[in-house]
Amino acid sequence: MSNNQFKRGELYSVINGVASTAVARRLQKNFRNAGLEITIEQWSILYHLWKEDGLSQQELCTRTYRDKASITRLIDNIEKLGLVERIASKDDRRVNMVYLTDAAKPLQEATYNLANQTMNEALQGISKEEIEIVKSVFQRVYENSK
Amino acid sequence: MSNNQFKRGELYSVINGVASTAVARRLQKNFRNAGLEITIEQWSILYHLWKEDGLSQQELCTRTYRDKASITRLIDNIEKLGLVERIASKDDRRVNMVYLTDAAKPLQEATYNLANQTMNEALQGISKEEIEIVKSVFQRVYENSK
DNA sequence: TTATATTAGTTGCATAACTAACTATATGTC
DNA sequence: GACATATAGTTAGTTATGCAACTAATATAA
Repeated sequence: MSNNQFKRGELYSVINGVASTAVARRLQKNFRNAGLEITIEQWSILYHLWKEDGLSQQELCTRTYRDKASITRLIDNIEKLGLVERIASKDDRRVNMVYLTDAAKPLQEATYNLANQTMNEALQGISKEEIEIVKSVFQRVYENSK
Repeated sequence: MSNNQFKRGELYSVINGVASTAVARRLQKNFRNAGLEITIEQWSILYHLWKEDGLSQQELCTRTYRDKASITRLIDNIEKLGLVERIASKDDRRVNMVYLTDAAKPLQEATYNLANQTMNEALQGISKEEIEIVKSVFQRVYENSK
C-alpha cells in the first residue's frame, strides 16, 4: 500500500461531486417550495428544449451526458406530466423529435429565476476567474475519462 | 426573462457535475474489468472504513454526504456481499457500528491501485494549483448550498 | 440487391437517490 | 418520575441511473 492516502482522500471529493450535489438538492428544494412538481433531472431536459425546441432523444443524450435508456425514461415521465411530446421524424423513422407542449412554456421563467437565484447563492464569494478554472478542469477531466 | 442565458447554460454543467460523473463511470468500469463486483458507491463506504473501521451509520452519512435511508440500504447491500457487518453499540442501543469483515481487507490494495490509476488518468495535464482551486470552490459552494 | 453493420429507441434488471412516515432509544424539563 | 423532544435507524414509495439485450429502420459493401 502506498503512503499517499491523504491525497486520494481529497480527490475522492472530486469524484463524488459533493458541491454540485448540494446545489442540485437546493435547486430541487426551491422548485418544491415554489409548487413546481418537477425534478431537477426533468428540468435539465426542459432547459435544453427551451434553448432549442424539437431535439431528438439522441441529441438530448449528448447534451445532457446521459445514456439512451435514461433519456427514454426521463422523456416518458415528462410526457406523463404533459410537458413534452414525442413526434416521429419524417426524414428518419427511427428518430423521435421531442417538443415542448404549451403547458411547459409558462414554467420557463419561474424555473430560470429559481435557478439563477440558487446559483447566485451557491457562487457567493467565488470569482469569475475561479469559475473559469473549475470549468476548464471539469472539461479536461471529462475528456480524460471518456 | 433576463438575457444572460449563456451564463446559466454553462453553470448548469457545474450543477450537473459532469466531470465527476465521468470519473465515477470510468472507475466503475475499471472495477468491473478487474473482476471486482462492487459499485463505486459501495466502494466509497469501504474507503472510509479502511481509513477508520467501526463507524456508526450516522458518521458514514456525514462523511459521505448521504442521508440515513441511503446509508441503510448501501450497508444492506454491502452486508449481503459479506464485506461489512453491523454490530449494535453497547453505549447507545440506537446505534449500529459498521465493521469490515476479513473478506473486505484484501480488496483494499486492489481498489486503491485502481482508484489511483483512474485518478492519475483523469488528472493528466492538470496542475496542483488548479486542483487546489477546484477543491476550494467545491467546499465554498457546498457551504453556500447547505 | 442482398447481406452486414450501424444507429435510434425501448425494455428488463439491479443499484442508488430523496422524502416522509415509522419504531426504538436517549435526553431534558417540569 | 413523567411527558415532550431529539436522535439513530428502517421501511415504503417514487424517480433516476447504467448495462445488456432487444426491435426497427437506415446505411454500407459485396
